[in-house]
Amino acid sequence: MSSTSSRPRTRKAPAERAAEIVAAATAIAREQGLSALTLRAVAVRADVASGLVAHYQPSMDDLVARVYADLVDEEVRDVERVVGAVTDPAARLGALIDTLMDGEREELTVVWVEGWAMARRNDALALAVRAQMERWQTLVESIIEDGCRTGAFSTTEPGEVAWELIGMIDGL
Amino acid sequence: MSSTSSRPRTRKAPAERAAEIVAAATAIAREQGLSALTLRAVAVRADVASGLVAHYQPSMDDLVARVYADLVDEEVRDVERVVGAVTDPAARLGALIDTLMDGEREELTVVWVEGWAMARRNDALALAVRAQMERWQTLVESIIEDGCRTGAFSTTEPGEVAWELIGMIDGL
DNA sequence: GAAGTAATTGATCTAGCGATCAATAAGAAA
DNA sequence: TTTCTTATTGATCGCTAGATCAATTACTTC
Repeated sequence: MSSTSSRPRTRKAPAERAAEIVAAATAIAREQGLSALTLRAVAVRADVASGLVAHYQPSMDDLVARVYADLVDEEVRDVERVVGAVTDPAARLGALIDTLMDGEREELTVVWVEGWAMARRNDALALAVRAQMERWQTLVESIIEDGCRTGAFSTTEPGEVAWELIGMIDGL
Repeated sequence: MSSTSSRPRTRKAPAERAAEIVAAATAIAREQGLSALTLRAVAVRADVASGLVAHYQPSMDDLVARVYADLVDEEVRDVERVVGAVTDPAARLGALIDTLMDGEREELTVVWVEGWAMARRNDALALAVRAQMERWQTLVESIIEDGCRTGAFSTTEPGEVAWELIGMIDGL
């Protein structure tokens, strides 16, 4: 049988343990969505007592928001890297759309959608969702602005167009 | 003070009471989303004991699925009516997009998103979500097919295009 | 008016949630 | 080794969820 009896305690530096707990939470969110992020589930995943999770993360709402921000941040950076490898604005937009729809990001769709839904009951999460939305908007808008400068695109409102593009890509 | 003491029971025909309960649930979902659909919340709204809700709706999962289906069904019919008032395929598509984005449907966005998210843990709801998606797809596809016949549109895969259109509109 | 049917109530059960905290023990300091 | 700090445990609290059911009572039937 598996370790039913209490295994010996392993004592770690607070920073390390805190990181482990966030990592465990992030892994759960990635695999099962934000709604699976419960105090006890994180404790099991990190192989610690539930009280320790609460010790390092006094508010589950905050942890959910943190994990959401981390996951989306990672994705934004990833996309920025892909897009940064291209210079031509039109090609950039194409690369952006391609990488966002290549199917490897389906896992994160649950996080996006659940994040949006849960934000209605979690202020910290609502803040994170809004912040990450703006990051996307900024990224897309800058590409469009570049395109306008080089003459590849033409619009008087890059910001608006950026929002619409994001919406469409999200929908698809 | 409000009716703290037990008010006299009102006994109704099962069909009528059942309808009232579904109506109460639908109202809650419309105003606060599917996640607010709890046994007790419905009971309060319908002004009955919690046990009565459970009596007419033995499974809350099923009730959630039912309410979701009802709400989306209503919306589809509404859109069909609007679209049906126009004959030209291109104008139809325009009317469809216009009515879907006129802001009056924002209330239902929560239902859409929560439905999608909750479907992962509610089989009956998952079924309803899939069914309603197909209704949308059929509606849009038929418009596109009409357009292809009259020469207004040209695509070899109306079905695919329909899905993409739905995705974009959802995103926006 | 009495009897019977069944719609309705509300307490109760189990389960899971976040949060709290006294008790414990691992590892550093002396 | 002994002492002391503090990371860690696990039981526990209060709450909310869906589900269950014996008791109640409104209404129909005879």
